[in-house]
Amino acid sequence: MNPPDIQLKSSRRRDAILNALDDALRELPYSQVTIEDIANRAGVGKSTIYRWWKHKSELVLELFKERTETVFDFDFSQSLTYNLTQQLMKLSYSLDSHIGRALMVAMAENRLHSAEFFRQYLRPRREQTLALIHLAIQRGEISAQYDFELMLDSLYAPIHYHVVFFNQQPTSAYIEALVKQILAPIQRSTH
Amino acid sequence: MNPPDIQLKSSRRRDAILNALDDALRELPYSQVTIEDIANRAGVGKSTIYRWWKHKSELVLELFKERTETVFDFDFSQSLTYNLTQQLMKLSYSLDSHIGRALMVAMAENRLHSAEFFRQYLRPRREQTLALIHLAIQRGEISAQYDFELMLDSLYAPIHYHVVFFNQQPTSAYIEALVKQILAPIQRSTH
Amino acid sequence: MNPPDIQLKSSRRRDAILNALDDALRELPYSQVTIEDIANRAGVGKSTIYRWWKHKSELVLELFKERTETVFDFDFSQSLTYNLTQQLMKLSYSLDSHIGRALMVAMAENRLHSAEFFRQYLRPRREQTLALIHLAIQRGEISAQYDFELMLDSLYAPIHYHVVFFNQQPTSAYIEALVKQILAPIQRSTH
Amino acid sequence: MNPPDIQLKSSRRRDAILNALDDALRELPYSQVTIEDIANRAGVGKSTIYRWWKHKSELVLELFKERTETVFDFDFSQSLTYNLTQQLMKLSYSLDSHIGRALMVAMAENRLHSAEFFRQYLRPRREQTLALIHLAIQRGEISAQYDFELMLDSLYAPIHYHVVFFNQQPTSAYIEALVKQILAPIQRSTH
DNA sequence: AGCTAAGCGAGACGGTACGTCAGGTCTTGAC
DNA sequence: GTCAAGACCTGACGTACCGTCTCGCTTAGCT
Repeated sequence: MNPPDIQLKSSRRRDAILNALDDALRELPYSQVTIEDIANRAGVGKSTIYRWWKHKSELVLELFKERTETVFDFDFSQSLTYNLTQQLMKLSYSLDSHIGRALMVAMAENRLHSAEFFRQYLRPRREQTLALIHLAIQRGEISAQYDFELMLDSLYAPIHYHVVFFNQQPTSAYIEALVKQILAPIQRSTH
Repeated sequence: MNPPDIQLKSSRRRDAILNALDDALRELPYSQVTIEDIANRAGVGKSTIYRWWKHKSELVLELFKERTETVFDFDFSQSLTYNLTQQLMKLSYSLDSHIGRALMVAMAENRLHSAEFFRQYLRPRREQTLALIHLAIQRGEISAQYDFELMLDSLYAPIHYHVVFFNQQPTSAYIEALVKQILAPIQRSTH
Repeated sequence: MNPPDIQLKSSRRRDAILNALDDALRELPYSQVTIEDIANRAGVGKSTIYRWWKHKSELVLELFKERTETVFDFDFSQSLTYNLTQQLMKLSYSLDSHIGRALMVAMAENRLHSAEFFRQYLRPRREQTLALIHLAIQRGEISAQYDFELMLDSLYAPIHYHVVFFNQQPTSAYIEALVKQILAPIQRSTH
Repeated sequence: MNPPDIQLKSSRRRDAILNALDDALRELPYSQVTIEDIANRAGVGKSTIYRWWKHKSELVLELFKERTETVFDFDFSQSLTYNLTQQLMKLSYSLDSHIGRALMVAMAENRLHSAEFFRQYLRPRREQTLALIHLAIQRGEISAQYDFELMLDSLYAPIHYHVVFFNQQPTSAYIEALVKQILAPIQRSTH
């Protein structure tokens, strides 16, 4: 059943639906975007959407994934500090967008969805980041002894926090300070 | 409008309504709790609720405030580390409760509400915490030069993050490590 | 609970809804009239209709009853033949109307509804007609020995049959012939 | 279009579809039997059904015709009374069956279909019955002067009426009484 | 103690969106 | 080349809540 699933959902219809959702979220907040509205904008029947996605939140997650594919990409030729700063800036931008905000509402509304989001999306990206960190250790940029999971939380959490409670993405100065603060304890002097 | 507001909302009716919401949230997630349900549980007409609260989210915020009054209280005779650790633990517990989760959904669903929540609730608590920090500086526990706003974010954000994405409150070990990590750069040796 | 029921359903809203159904049935066949359409025409919410009537068919039955109240009335000063002929003509007219046709569809679609219709509506009218017959017997118009139930079927059934299968109400000549034929065996000579 | 029609519709596919409808109607009332259900039961694509039949009602009519072919057959060696009684009994049985009830719903739902049914099915059968009546006249069983169309209505209509409104087929006693009553005025004494 | 205006419960109301379902059309892949 | 399988668009269904409203009935608080 996998091939037809891929076949059909990756058709032009899938794109039309995701684009429709994108458009709708530009105009209205997540809670006011209805499945019916999305269907109409996509020129698609409501049941076509329900056939492939159980909830509006799944649609949002899929849209977010697709539109933020490159957010977590690293440039391994650059330093850890640079990479983390860049990534957090792109993440800030993504979360503060119409899609990112919708995603956060969707995640908040349903524990299972947020768990799924973490498992499917955030965890793999954390793994990548951990890989980058290990590379930095090998390169001698940072020291090896540290609670890196806590470190990741300390990097990512404030970004979400800012977007949700301060209602805006953090400034680049803030992000730079954040990265600097978190990396300071393990940073090797770069004389 | 203030006197009657206080008069009426502080009556047994107000309590009945908040208790009804509390009960309802124990059984159902925020999104599935309806105003009608709350009214029935409280033995109260729907319009009585709408008379005093515009949105379900306001009700939740009020309930959260009432039930977490002591969460941010400090014991100024104790050390900064101790106070922060205790506070974050109580915060973790509160956020991971049925009420805390409801609050976070309510905040996510509406930017204005989350801004309001920050202004009304979080900011004052941050001020208190800053006061505690300044006390610690005077006491010589920590050094004075620091971006304390960033520090506060770094303390509070991971707690929210854990509850939302890990679907559980952080362990006390985690919180201790977090506080230790954040305070390390400014901690004076306590010989 | 009876008074409020009567109170509310006999309000101007009830009339608006029945009138809306009446209007709709003039334009569209029963199966194409939707509850939503009725609600819109009546300037009423869909749920108001569902609150009082379980099915579209109940609405139609109620409308039919209201609009055919006088169909079965007799003029006891007139002869049996006259009364039956008049009644069958009015019945023909009622059944061949937009409302009557809708009623017959509604009855056909659901055995329980047709049984209910018979019990609530047709049977009482048959009782009246039987009373008329007994009066005619006392008056000496007809003889007493007869299977009057069969007689009633023989009178009413062809009317329905004509409307359904011939797609038109029977002519007055037809009705007169029908009554004459059915009454002939028991008619006393009217010298 | 006629040859392929005959060709294909008389194939095993046609039988499979009609049998599937038959089966389905045994389990569910007409309104709840869907084309999709029929197609699945028949192991046939939905479009195969739509290719040959425009509406569910046409399918039902075709099924009814096929399964009631002998209902109107006469035994010309027997009396008119006998033949009519037998025919009405078979008709009662047919109409009260799952297929007959489905047919009546289908007819009620659409005026054109009921007119078509009358033209295609009932009228030819009435012709046959009229032929039988003329034979009886020739045989001297009955007198010639009569409104035989009205007579046919008086015979057939009460059968439909009983099935629809009394929710059951008439008893054989009822049918015998009916035939007797209708024939009485023109019956020649059979001393 | 009685009067009167408010607050109140109850729940009907006009709406909106839901998620399901069946109708009828169109596409695809296997045989 | 035919046809089953089933995706698809459409539109009605009946439900659930929304937030507003009207209606009598408490029930204080003032006379």
